[in-house]
Amino acid sequence: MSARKSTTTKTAKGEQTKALILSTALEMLHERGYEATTMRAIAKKAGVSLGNAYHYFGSKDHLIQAFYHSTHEDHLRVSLPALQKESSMKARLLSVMRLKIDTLEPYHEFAGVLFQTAADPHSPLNPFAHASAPVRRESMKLFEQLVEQVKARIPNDLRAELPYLLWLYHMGIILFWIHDSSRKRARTYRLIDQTVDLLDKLISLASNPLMRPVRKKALRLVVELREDLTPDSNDEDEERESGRK
Amino acid sequence: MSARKSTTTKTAKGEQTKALILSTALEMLHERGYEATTMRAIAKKAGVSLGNAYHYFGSKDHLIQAFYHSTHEDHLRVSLPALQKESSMKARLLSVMRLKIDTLEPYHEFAGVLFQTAADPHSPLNPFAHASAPVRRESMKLFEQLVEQVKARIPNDLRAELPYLLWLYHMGIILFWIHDSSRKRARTYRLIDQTVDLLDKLISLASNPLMRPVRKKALRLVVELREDLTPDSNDEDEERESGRK
DNA sequence: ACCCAGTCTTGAACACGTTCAAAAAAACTG
DNA sequence: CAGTTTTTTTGAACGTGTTCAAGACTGGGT
Repeated sequence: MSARKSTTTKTAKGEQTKALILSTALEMLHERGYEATTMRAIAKKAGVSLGNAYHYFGSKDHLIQAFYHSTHEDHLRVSLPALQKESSMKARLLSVMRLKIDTLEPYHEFAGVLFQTAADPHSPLNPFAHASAPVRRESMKLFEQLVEQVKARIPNDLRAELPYLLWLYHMGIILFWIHDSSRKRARTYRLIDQTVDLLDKLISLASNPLMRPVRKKALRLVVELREDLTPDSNDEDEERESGRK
Repeated sequence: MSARKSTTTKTAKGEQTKALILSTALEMLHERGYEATTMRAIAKKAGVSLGNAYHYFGSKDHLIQAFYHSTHEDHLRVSLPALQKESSMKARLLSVMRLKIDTLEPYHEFAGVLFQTAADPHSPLNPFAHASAPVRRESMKLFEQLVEQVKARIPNDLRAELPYLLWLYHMGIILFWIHDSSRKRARTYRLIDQTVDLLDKLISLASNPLMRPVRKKALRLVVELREDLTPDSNDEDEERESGRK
């Protein structure tokens, strides 16, 4: 699988075709899973040629990225109302995390494949890559909102980095979830409950004035390492070659 | 890529062929990278047929797993002497981690692909899967040795889980390293230096009697979640279907 | 010496993701 | 409307990982 730029449509007709292909792909992904959703099958079901699908989506990965985005929007849709109801850090984080897993659950079966393509640093799909910056930023925005309206006293330096740290945490949970084969993903939910509790305690602890030196040091590291991962406002989503087949 | 059982050889001749294919593959992987190392190319260079390669290695992934194992052995070879020289937790961990990256460095270019296949829970290659239990256990053994001879007073409950936790930590560093495009992997080395320092402090902190309740709670969670990931002594390395392609 | 049951080896065949040159259709220009 | 450029669409072709039925070989038993 190599990555190609997906052409932007220039025509109403093109727009329509692109949307058709995308919705067909999403539906198929949902109903038949990753394996059965071949580019040929998508094209056939959508009634277009194979090459046409590649005209609008440079690779199968691009289609998957669209899928990502779609689940993120689902998550957002259910998370925002939930955030209205909760005010404490702990409750807010717990809600968001549980809802994330709820949202993802229907796709657990082939989620591994998602993460698989996402793990390759050369793939435009990987969550740290340039190309997925828009999705990532949107995703982080949720955690910004989560933190913003929390009134607990959290040192500013920590508060500034918290959204990023929580986003990272949430990626870790997803990674665990992918490997979780327990019934109804009970282990993942349990992990969330426990780690949210722990995180809450940890944040309190880190907010303690006594902890200031350690906190400063840790945060300095976080900031430094985050910097070139999130160039803050560079929006050019340049494409890269995918490393794998 | 789907997974097939790799046949165990029954004959001296078979053994020889298998070894030939493996060494050819390893050499090619090293010299030409992942992309260029196709099953056909390996077979051709080794002077065997394509089907023959598949007889001994059920899939390309199996060959890659062999590669993994080979780098682990390299790491071990340089780590053990280093451990002789150091006695403090911090110094030992620092050595092992830096040597790990040193060992992996020649393969950075296509390491993403490695992790990519490793991220799929269905792939026998993923580090948490049943099939890779032997390699994983060997890998953890290094961290057991690392912890064992440290004389600092660390509570027993923590000490028991430390090898596993450090192994997890080391996986995280590798994940970072894969995405690290800085010159000579400077960021990764810096991350190691800083996090090792932090971990050392954290372990001291966690060893404090005042922290006992939090520590107990955290460790209980770790133990619970680790349990079915590492069935402790189940050695049957049953194969699974690979999810991707 | 012969045969037989494994074992090893082969190469054609399959489906896949991807590429590309060229045809068809649409949009634009004078 | 005719001519031209741009966009969309097509389908054959390539190389890949993988499968499989069938042939070649090997070692033991008779």
